[in-house]
Amino acid sequence: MNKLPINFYTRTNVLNISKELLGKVLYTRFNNELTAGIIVETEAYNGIVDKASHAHGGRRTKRTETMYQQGGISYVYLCYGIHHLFNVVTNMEGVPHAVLIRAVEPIEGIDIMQRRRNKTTIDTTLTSGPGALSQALGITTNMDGISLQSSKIWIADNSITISENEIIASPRVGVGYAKEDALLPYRFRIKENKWCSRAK
DNA sequence: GTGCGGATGAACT
DNA sequence: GTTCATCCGCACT
Repeated sequence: MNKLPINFYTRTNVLNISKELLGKVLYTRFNNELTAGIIVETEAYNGIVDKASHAHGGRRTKRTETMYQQGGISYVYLCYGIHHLFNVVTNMEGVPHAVLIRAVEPIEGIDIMQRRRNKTTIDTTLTSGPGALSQALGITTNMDGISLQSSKIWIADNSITISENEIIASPRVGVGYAKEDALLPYRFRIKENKWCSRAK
């Protein structure tokens, strides 16, 4: 299953990595339960110059410390006290870049996702939205900082290619506090994919 | 110790 | 389209 190598993540352009993650497959395996989904929506967080990033201005706290590590690990944090948001850390150690995974299309272990989400039907609310997909894949803050080369959580290239003209770039969601940086087109999604979270 | 605000989702109408 | 639950992390005292 072609795990993406560490040097996919340690590159310096977080926007390129965000776009290339579209069409890749995010796997988790906890308690021997395998779940997976095709990544259909991402957002880039461009380090210390990005007002929307937790690491803006080089801020280091216990929470953001994960983002300063070398690329290729997960950064999971709690939002609104309820939602676990899953990010991929990129770039070299000391540069706090990250890609937020906002939505996936379920392909493996759908019954497990339904159980975790308490849903009896299969619809786009199963995994569309960063909080929802984390719950469906069983990701919590316990997984913060673990390697994407591990056997718990990883991203694979299943030879799904998304061409440049199938990618829509738009402003990020829920970052109005970031002033002018809120308008940056750092959100990427696959055109006409129903599993993307809704635009606001 | 305390107060405030948030990279949201779901249940409404 | 609109409202609202919900609680941790950060900044400051």
